[in-house]
Amino acid sequence: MTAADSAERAQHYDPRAIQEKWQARWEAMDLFRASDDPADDRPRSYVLDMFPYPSGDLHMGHAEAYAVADAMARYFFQRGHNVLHPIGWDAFGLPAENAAIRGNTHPADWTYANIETQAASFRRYGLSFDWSRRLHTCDPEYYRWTQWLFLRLHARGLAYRKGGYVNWCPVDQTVLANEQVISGKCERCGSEVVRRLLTQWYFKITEYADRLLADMAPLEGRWPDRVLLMQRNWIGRSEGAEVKFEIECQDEPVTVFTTRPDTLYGATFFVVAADSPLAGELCAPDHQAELAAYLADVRKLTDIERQATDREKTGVFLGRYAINPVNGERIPVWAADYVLPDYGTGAIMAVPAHDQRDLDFARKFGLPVRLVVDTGLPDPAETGLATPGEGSLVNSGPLDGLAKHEAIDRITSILAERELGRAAVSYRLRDWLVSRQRFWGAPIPIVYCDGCGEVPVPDEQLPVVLPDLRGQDLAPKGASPLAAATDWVNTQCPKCGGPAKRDTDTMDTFVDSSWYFLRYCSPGYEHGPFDPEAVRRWAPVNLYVGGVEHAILHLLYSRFFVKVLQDMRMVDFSEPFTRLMNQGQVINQGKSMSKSLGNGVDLGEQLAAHGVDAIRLTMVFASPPEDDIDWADMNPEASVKFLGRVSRLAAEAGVTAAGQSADTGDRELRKVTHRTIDEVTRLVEAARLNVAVARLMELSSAARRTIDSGPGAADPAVREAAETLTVLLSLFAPYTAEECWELLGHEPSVAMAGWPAADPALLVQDLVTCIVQVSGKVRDRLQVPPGIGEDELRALALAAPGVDRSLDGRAVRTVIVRPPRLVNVVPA
RNA sequence: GGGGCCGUAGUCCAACGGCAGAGGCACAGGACUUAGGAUCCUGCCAGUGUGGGUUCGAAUCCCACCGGCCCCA
Repeated sequence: MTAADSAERAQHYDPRAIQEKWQARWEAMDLFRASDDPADDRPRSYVLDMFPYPSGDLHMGHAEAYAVADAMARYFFQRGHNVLHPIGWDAFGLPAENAAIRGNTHPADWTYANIETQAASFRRYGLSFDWSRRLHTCDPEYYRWTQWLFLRLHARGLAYRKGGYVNWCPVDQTVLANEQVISGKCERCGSEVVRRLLTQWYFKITEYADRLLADMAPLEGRWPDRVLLMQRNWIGRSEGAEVKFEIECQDEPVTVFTTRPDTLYGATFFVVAADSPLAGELCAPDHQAELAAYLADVRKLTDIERQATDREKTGVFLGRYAINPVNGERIPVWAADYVLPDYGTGAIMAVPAHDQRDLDFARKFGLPVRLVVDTGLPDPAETGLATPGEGSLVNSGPLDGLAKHEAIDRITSILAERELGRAAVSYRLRDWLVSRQRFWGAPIPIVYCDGCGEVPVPDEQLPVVLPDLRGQDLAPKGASPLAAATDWVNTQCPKCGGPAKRDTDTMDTFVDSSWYFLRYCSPGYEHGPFDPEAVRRWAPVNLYVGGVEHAILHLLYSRFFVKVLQDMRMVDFSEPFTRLMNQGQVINQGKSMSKSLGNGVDLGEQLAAHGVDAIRLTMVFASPPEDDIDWADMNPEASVKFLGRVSRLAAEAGVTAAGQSADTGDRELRKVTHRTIDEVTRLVEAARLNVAVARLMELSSAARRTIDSGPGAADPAVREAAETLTVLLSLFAPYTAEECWELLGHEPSVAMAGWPAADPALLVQDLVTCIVQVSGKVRDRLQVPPGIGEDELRALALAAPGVDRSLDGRAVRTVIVRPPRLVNVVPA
């Protein structure tokens, strides 16, 4: 092409034209297919974005997350790594089902249509995906293995059924896991969750509580601190003791867990959760009616109301007494709603002097308050303020005079000696409830036979494929829609061949997403959920990018799955994601985008107005990746201008032949170029993409100055700068970079250009500015060689005129010398 | 109530304990132009939420308070 053509093309930066041109060519080139060839000795990198739910087209939030992860993936690719950067869809879930009910269709129709829409948008967005590994969790070929994993957990005793109170969402008509209840509301639809007594399937994640905690240590510094903190809080390990209390007229003692066994002598009453089965068992016959009436009131409360600390305490006396094991004291047994049935054993010893909730309760019902830890604070019985802090024990027999922690140790060993209790650890974490009374999920592969009971579906009968239900068949009725598909439900017992019925629940979709990152390693594998060889090759994921909203749910579950698989010897690592990045949200005018606020910004419109690259660049330049971006503060046209500038630069530099040495070029520009390489490399490694983009802008300005102010566009340093800029920019604006690469006379693709190396000789500066302070204030500057010695620099600084002037005859007390950048003279 | 994070120009954001400003937007001016809403150049504004402390030196470390956000109650 001629120089005039180039100039013409670059003069009118036309994102739409270059997008169309390169999208087609890239697809033909199939650049980003990860290689499974064992002979491929490039370093491997597994970069993963949390896969999307196909709820419609991609939105602004996707645009940010995928721009960030793609920049990182392209960086490793440019560095010559064999990069695995796959894409798939988290495709089971309620919205599809609700859409099917509304439209009288099958959830699959809506789901796959949306997937195609999103796939097309992803392609337009220019992401470096390996499309050959695409998966959908709703494909039978995928959920076959979700079911298979369920059965493995079942075989290990980690999937089990139990009855109990569960969280029920009255709108979605299904149970929810604890993790899906946010402040007493359904995380999906926001309606108030109610408690229901149901028999459901659980995964025994609590058995892994300690490992889930311990294995976080190596993630320190590689995962965001707040995510680690949230997981620790969620698991909620607390140390204390179990204490057995005999109950009058009861054969079996009741065990309570307490973190404060030292206050045992201060227990003045005993409380059981009103809605735990224990309450009914402990209740004296002549108090049953009161309990029943109270229970009816409790049932009406939502969890939020129930747990609000400022609410008046309620409860009923059960007509029974418990015996304090250390002093034989009779203490009344009450039922109350401030004790939760699933914390510890659903019963507590109440020590009103040192626990605020117990104190509130005691004051309400006139129960005694006995101080057993002298904290030096006023008497809780009078102030109404419990004293939970440190102090020394009183009124506590053998514990008197001990400090809190000594007393805890002492009482724990006393209890253990007398077999009245023992040291114990309690967790906030509950087992993961995985049954869902909905259709669009993986069926639980269990059948129930009158003769054989609960029977796992044999592996060779997997997948248990969903029956063909649609439209009104799926309408919520409080029971799983699958139950109505009688042909499907009625089956043969795999053990005895007799008549049996299938489990009619489906699995929580978080089960699907707990292992998908392993499936990507060998997406077509037919002998198991994944090829162990392929997983050894790629996993664990080197860099995982996604929103902080999954800080506990998905990330905790995936960690649990990997530990189970490790115990099964199917993987040889214990953590799925070695590095985690949380990208922020894209908001508008200070608020998250929503239909009701009418502040939504349509990604498609943004892309049409400014072009893909400008939007991608704006996303990464706006702020540190983990911070929210307020779109109202952004101006994508600024990115358009910058991309136009780079294009013109490439067009001008492209008039000279490619491949020449830059040695003879303008040295100042070369230094900027190589410093940019050095800095951008470090910045991208640290995922500080916004700063990296700023460095690219500086390089672009420097190259422009060189062209306009002397050396001109033909200077080989200008070409070097333009080529460097193009390759670095390819992480963020791949279309523009590809176009520039062509303008510079290179064959596509710029993605294969390789990451430039900074020449160390061009990184050293001949002279650096040393600031000279007097009393910490800048009084002079010196130009010194970077290798200057301390003594020499001190002498130079003391002789500096600014120092002399500022000292004004005062003597010097100390001189702090930090060569080569700083000297601080401290006068006497 | 407990725990955590964050407050830097009009604005989005930079700054190994060492010159508060790298970059962008906005704004103002200039050049080029028939024109500019294109392009190029130049300029502008804060002393880092407040008050203490540590230090030769604090945006950075420590404490308290104010404001905003997140998690758990």
